[in-house]
Amino acid sequence: MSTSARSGYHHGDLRAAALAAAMRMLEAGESFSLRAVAREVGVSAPALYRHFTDRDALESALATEGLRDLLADLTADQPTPATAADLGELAVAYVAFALRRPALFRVMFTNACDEGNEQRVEAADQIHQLLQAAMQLVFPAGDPSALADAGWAFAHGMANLYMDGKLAAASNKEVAQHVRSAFAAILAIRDS
Amino acid sequence: MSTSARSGYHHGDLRAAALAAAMRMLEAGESFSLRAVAREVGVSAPALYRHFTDRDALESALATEGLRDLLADLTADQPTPATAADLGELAVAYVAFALRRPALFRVMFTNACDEGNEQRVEAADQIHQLLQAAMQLVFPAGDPSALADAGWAFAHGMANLYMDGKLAAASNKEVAQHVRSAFAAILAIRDS
DNA sequence: GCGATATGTTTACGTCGATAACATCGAGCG
DNA sequence: CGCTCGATGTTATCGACGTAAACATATCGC
Repeated sequence: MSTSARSGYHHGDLRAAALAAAMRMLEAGESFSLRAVAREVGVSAPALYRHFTDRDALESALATEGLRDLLADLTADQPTPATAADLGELAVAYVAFALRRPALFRVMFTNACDEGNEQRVEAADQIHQLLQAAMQLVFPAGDPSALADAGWAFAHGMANLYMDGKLAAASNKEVAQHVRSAFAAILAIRDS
Repeated sequence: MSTSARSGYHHGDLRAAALAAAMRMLEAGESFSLRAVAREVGVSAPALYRHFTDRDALESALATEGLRDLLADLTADQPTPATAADLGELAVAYVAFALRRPALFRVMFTNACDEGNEQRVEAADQIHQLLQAAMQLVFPAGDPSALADAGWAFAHGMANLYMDGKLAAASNKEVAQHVRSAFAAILAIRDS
């Protein structure tokens, strides 16, 4: 609906329409195929090759969008996390994103194309920087880079383990509580 | 070589041969397909359906093997980790496994089949228990379950981020050092 | 207006997972 | 010993996929 389908032959803005359709399918849980996207948009499959060199390129574009959305989610609640509790909520938001849009999340991190897609690298960097800045605020005495990696790994691991059913929870709220508990357990180490 | 190929018609022990071939391909970096496995073993593709209900069942069997191998790796160096440093090496071993056998690691955790495969659930549980016991030894005052989840998430996240190129390192030794640094940074929080 | 260029289409190839129908072997019973 | 039956292979086939080639059409610069 967002983009037009002008003449009978040419589409108008196929690239955007294809991305939108693919994103919608990904979120609807339909495992997407190039052909399915083409079908959805009402165009022949090879037409997509005018706008994406191959399937991976389409995925890469989706991944870029996803990374931006993730960043937006992370900064929405706490623009600049400054307390340990804020950090915990950052992890909660990260895992919640993964569980709300699992297929997209998978594409974001599994799809190869690291070089090549400059916007995507930038989006990923911004997430990393957000984390690093937060760590610096919360733990000024610590190594911010190492802490950022550790925190990212924690959240990313939680996200993957829950997505893949290796950790179980009845509801998304329960997942959030588990993430909080695990995070709290780490902080409580200082009492040992 | 491990299993025989008796008569011209019947294979002898196709199930084992198929698993071995699939595992070898997975570790060689060849993305494996049911048909490719059949080709490798010298048998027609549908023959495999006599031994695996579908592709996922084959993957599930590989995953079970992989989980056992991972557990063996984790317990090889430190049978019962008792110090914080031991925990760090556990994480290092976990990530090293993922980077040494990435395709297998992916199958182990991405492949669905959680119920159904009892041996596999058991293998996963043993890893979880190993972690929990270690946490109890190292941090007797902490919540062992929450700490085990947190530690697993940390190691699993590191593994995935390095596998997917989201964290970069020149060599596997460098990866190990990064994991150690990140782990140390967490422990150093108590000094903040 | 007209031709180059961008953007579609049809057709086709090879691969994949999966099913159905048929072939062959080995074990156990007469 | 010979026959049948069940386990385990085979061939033939289907529909879906990614992708390339050759062809068609619409749009834009002159």
